[in-house]
Amino acid sequence: MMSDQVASLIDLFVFKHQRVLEGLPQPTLHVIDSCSNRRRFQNGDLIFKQGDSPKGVFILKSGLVKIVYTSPAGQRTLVYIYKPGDWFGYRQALTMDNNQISAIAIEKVEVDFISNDDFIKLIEEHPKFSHNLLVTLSHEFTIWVKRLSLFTRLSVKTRLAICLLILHERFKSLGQEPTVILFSRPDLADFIGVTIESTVRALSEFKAQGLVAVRGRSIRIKDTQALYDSIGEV
Amino acid sequence: MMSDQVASLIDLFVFKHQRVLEGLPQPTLHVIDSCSNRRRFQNGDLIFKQGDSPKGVFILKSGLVKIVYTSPAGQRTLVYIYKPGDWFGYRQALTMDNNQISAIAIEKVEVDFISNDDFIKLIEEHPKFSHNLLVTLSHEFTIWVKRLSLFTRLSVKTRLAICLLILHERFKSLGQEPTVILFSRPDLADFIGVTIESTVRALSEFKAQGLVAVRGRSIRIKDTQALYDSIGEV
DNA sequence: CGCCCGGTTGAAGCTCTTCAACTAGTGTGG
DNA sequence: CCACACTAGTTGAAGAGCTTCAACCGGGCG
Repeated sequence: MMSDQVASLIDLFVFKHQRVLEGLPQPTLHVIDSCSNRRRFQNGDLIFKQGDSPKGVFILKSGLVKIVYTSPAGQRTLVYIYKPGDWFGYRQALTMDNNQISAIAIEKVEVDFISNDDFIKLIEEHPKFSHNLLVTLSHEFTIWVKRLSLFTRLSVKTRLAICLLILHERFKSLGQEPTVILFSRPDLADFIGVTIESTVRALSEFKAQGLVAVRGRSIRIKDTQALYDSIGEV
Repeated sequence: MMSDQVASLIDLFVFKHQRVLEGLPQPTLHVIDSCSNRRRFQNGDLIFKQGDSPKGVFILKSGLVKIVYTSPAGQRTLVYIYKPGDWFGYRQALTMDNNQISAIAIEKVEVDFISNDDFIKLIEEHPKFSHNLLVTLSHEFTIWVKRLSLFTRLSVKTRLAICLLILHERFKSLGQEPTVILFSRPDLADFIGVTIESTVRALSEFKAQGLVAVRGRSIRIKDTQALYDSIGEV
């Protein structure tokens, strides 16, 4: 169970991709279905790579996908975590610029893949689909503004707490009970935007306060509300 | 004159809104023209306010517009600066969520205003326009990723330098010679995401190094390439 | 005239990073 | 199968960088 407070905090930072298929006419759904084909990846597999040309669009069916940006200086940023139901890769398919980011599988991943050509055809021939995408992309803007302000002037502890709550919600969708966050320290550090050491220290504090249980790279939040309460006003 | 290096750095952080009107058929351009009406604002005027319901879409004709987000805890973030040719407010018009941000005029501002209803009609009846908006929004994603990584783990001096170069490009479009950045310290601090004092100190260093000339809130970059060179690899 | 806000500077302190060392897993090749 | 190499995880100590608090100047406005 997740409290309203926690749920609405998370809402500030995650995309609402249910909207992509919302209210689509049956023929459109059928076309989407018929032009997509299933692909599978193992934990750690590269789904697409920064610098490559975009191949098409992915609809995540099971598992999680992390999006990573590496700056010219080699600085890694973990930009986003997709969960089942989310669409990704469609921005590159639209602009046809080379990928600015890499997509990497977390756990076993299944996706439905739609090629660039099919996707563009979908947009051109199905106005309601195109409109849904516009609304979805617009909503994502709001998320980025919040994310930016999260990264700015919030303490490492606060950022870690928020990131853990987001990860909890993401990993929850994998369906295991109890929900366990399986995430390496380097990934966690790149997600909250600090060094590994700072991440470890902040995590140890949460451990000492009894807010989380840690064993290796598996992190379990004992009480989401208590973790939320430790944040203070954002 | 701006060097290629400086120009391509700035390209990483600014939207390309020329694409919105690119290749539109004459009738579409005509409809856009006929449903928009001119509005004027003075320096500091609120064009729309965080929390209000969206009224419509704005096409910036002259002056600059700053987009500000204020967190529940009162933390301000200067999210973006629009320049002539840019469109803004269309994301809210699409989602119809209340504004998450405020838009404030810098200098004398002229905009063309299109009401929500007219805008939605435009999208529904002009597929090429709708497609252009999709591409434009997709491109903006790239900008946000870069912006996020800029805010993460770069020093205040580096962030200030980049922000000054961005502001220089924005203010340049106002057409004054020489290009002068008219920007208060609090705004500058909210833009780079640090305290006012840190901003002032970093700016003083640039002043001491002869990279910028400062008089009150007017900042002139003496040599954009030299300022760029002071950054090091990003 | 006094007040408030913007701009600036100094000093103190805290937060986060850096560097270094050590332990614990994990996979590879002899 | 074990030696080893490599990465992940953890902790400590030192120090850089940024914030906070405080004080001061100056200009615009009621």
